Amino acid sequence: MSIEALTEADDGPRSKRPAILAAAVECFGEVGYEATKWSEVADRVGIGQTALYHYFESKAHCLLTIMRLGLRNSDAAFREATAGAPSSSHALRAAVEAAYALSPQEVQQNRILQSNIALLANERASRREETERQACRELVAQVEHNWAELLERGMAAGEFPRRDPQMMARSLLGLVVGVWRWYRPGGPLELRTISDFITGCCVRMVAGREPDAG
Amino acid sequence: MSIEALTEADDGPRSKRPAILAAAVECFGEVGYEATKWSEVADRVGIGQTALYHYFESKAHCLLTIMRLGLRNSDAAFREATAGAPSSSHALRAAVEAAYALSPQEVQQNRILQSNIALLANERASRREETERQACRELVAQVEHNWAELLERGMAAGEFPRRDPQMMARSLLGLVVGVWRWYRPGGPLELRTISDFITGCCVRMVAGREPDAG
DNA sequence: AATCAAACTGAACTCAGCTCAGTTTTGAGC
DNA sequence: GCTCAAAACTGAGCTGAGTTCAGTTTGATT
Repeated sequence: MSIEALTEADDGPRSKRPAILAAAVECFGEVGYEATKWSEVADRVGIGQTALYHYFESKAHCLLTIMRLGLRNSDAAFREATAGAPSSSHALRAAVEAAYALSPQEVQQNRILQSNIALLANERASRREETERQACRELVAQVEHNWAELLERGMAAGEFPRRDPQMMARSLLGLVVGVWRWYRPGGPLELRTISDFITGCCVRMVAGREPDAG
Repeated sequence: MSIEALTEADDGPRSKRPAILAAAVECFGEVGYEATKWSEVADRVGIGQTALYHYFESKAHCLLTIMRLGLRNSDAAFREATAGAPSSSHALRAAVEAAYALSPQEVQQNRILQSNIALLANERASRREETERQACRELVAQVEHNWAELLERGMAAGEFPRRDPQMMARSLLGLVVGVWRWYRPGGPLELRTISDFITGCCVRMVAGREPDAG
């Protein structure tokens, strides 16, 4: 299991933060945030329950951190994938493919993000949780902005028909991340197959002209 | 607030079940399932906390009931909307439009369904909860089947290019229900505007031919 | 060895969800 | 009007996951 997707700069060498996050991703991904016992996470890491509070203010704080890191990775992956694209159509394809170029652990992380996105709507009582929440909201806005900007460029270049870029960005994102609701690693469908299929859908949605009503 | 979307045949005239469900929809929709106190629901209905257990086995049982009724309504709306459609293209448009022809309360209900869909993945400990979960899963499968069948008909008739109907059905559903993640009644965008936009996206996705790479 | 911060622990607290044992309300049938 | 059963409801108390606290251990540095 790759640990770097859950590591941050300010983690010391003795820190169990990444290990806790990895264990929490497993638990939250398998049985859901609410159903996982916080103590189960501690057991998997091999520490007492109270040691968790050395690293996280609460179970929710841990979840919000997982979500923020997932969003951070999505943002970075988008930028890297679309950086040198020769056209907006190529950039669009690259962006969708990048969204599915993930390890099983990162898939879990994305499912968790998707399942608990509603958590970002309401204010949090504690300061550290609220800080993470705000960071998540900004990253969500950033990711939406990335897609909207790609679309705007394509429309300006005449590659894509003119349509509301923000709504289109949100629709694309809904289509792309909606997959995490039903995809399971090891299931009947390969991620590669899904990626190709969704890429086609996105391209038709964005670049396609309205066919005549039949 | 319409109450019929939350009523069932076996509710007697004195039953507060629909009222509890309506209050729960408000609470769960506003602050989320986890953050709402079960006692807050009781307060809104005007009964003691323990009276809730006369109608529901648990808070989760109430949530699962809300989800099942939402799915039941979606299934019914799809059938009604597509029943007399002269072509698969018309049926597709009608199905998408029907998915957005909802009262604000039903919008909340759909948001709740969407937010807690992961709850359906894992078995429930108690029998009544498990029964509701199974019913939800069957309805989800039914709704997916409805869409897939519509697509298959259109492909057989030559209206839509041949593509995997199940994946396409799931993609359409992801696109359609993804809206509930960001749409809020009273927000800047009218539901009618969103409905038209998403309808266009769906039609291009399903009926559109792959444009040449640009 | 002394020191200090990071890492950790066991016991106890909190409070939302829930159980239980019993009471009140309602409507149908005499 | 009275009886009775079922539905509707209640207050007191239990339960357990999340959390706090006061103190201990570990390990790198000097």
